[in-house]
Amino acid sequence: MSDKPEISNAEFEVLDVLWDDHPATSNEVISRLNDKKDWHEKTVKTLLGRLVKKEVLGFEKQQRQYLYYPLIAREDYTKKETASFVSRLFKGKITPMVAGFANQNSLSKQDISELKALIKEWEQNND
Amino acid sequence: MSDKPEISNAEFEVLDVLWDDHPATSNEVISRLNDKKDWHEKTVKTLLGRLVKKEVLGFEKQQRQYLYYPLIAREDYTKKETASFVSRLFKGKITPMVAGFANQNSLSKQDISELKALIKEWEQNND
DNA sequence: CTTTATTGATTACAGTTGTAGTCTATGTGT
DNA sequence: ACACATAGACTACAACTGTAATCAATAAAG
Repeated sequence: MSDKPEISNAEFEVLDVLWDDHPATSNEVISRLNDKKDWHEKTVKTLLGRLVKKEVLGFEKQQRQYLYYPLIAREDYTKKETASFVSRLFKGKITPMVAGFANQNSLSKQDISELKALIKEWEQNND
Repeated sequence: MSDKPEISNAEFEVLDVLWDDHPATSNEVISRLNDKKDWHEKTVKTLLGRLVKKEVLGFEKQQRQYLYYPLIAREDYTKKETASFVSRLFKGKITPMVAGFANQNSLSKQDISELKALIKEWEQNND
């Protein structure tokens, strides 16, 4: 198995818009990022290139432009990042993390019912 | 209010052992880290120095040695990091994060009952 | 007192990151 | 055909990181 690619913060933003919808040309990526970030066109292209080198993105040539697409799934990435985050900051226990989060970002009623549903589901599968 | 200090991964490990118990001399920090990491003494001292410069650690002189201690609370740090993590990777929603975590690191029965307790508590405070 | 060990301070140095600018080849308008 | 625009490739460069080694001051040991 291959080593986890290190994706920097700025690179992540680029990857994120490609997860939302792909494949996309660099210009599409640039314009979608314009809504959120204030990055120069060249900056985004550098990031795209770095992500390709890191084998996080792939591309196909379409005439003179490239069509970029993610090589790793968002779900896989977020799962691994979450596991390592929780492990580092909370000794691997999610509850304290949720507790701290709840205490700072007050949860909505909907969050709570979603969590309850999640727990119920877990209990049905593990009993 | 001051800007969030950026704490690197290696720096975090040093801060972490100081959160566990402080104040401590550099040698104490070094020896506690030896159990986990394989870092040269000089490396740890560099990291201590950087954390002091970043105003994450403070110290008092004790004869020729320094006694280091954290200037920021673990709770404050983890809360902020969690908020920004959840915001970046899960659009601010904890449930999908917990779901992904559950699906990868199967939760223990205890985790589940802790989560239920947390929810119950929330419901009592917010109704 | 003089040598030695130790502590923090300073310096080193390559790789990564944020943030672009320049170069080169190719498509486009006239 | 020819000048210009444009895409990606390559280059730039300072700050931050990981990972130490060297320097300078001082305490400890003989």
